[in-house]
Amino acid sequence: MTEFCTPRIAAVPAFADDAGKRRRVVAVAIPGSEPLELIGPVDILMNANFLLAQSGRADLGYDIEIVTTAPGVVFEYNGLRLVADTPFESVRGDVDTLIVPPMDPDELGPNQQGFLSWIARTAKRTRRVVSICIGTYVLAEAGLLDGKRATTHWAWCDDFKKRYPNVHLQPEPIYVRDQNIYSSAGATSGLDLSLALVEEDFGRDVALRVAQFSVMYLKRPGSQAQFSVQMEAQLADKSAIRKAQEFVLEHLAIVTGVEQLAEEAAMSPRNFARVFTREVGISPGRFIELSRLERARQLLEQSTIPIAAVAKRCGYGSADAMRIAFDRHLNTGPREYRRRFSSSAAS
DNA sequence: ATATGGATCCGCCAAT
DNA sequence: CAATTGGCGGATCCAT
Repeated sequence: MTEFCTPRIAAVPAFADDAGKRRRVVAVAIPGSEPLELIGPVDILMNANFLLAQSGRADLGYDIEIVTTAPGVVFEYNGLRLVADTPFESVRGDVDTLIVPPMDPDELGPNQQGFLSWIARTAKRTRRVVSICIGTYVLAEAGLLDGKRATTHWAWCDDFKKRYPNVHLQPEPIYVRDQNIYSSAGATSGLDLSLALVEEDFGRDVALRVAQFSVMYLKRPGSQAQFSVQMEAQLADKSAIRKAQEFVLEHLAIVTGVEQLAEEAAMSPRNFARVFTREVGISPGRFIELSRLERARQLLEQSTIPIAAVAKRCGYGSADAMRIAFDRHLNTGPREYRRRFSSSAAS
């Protein structure tokens, strides 16, 4: 007996501010650009919609609008034709998420002035702006990135730095967030970034199900195994806080709590927690918890270390404590998690 | 599965 | 005076 099996979303966290609101997403289709850069991120959001609806939460999700810089054919190849016919000028009102796919930097001359100023204006009434690949050029040209951190496709990094010395370009991470501007390195990293948006909006559980449903693995190639994608995006600028974060990641097994970190940073616990939360976006206690969880997930996925040893190494008091933490965040236990996501699992 | 003790978080106020 | 820092207490979260 086969049946279409949809991952069930167990827990959608309650949101204090805008519970039940659907989020308005505007994505720009740019003729001549790589279609995956647009369709990929949009598809992730559509999958989130689908899974939320399946779980009886059709009141959540994304209302997605595709607009274009030039109505007409966006992409054409051997019989496949992609058409977008809504001009960007017709967008009215506030936007939750604005997605800017790649645009050839050489196109960003005077003839695109209208589009660029539209981006600049629209960004003001947009909660967050997302660029994919060299879409980051558009944001930079529109003046949104001055003094901010950002990333773009590796092949363009040198060129980008020359053109926009005011932007703190970070070539390493596959995506970067600075306040409400998110930029990604391109192609599949746009998918990772989109997944991170889903996580931010609807919680880890939903993001995990979307990843699972899209057959994406929440795992990056070995070269950057130290910090996970989510953690990487969360490292603070301020050196004292950043030190504390690195301390946590390096000494997971012996980190005790906020008090220890505050002492390490030579601040009072109260002030340390306050500054930490402001710089990082999450509280120190939560950061420690997420770091433990991330590391545990890595070890479960990529090693065959026994579960009890994983728990110890990640700083959990016991395997039982780890189990509860897994259940809380991922709605599954370590054993099941490893079975499902282990790279060595043959299924 | 639930109860309990401890840690954490956050608002508020005082001190710098 | 504005901004940063530290301390206190209650509500909440978490581990045992």
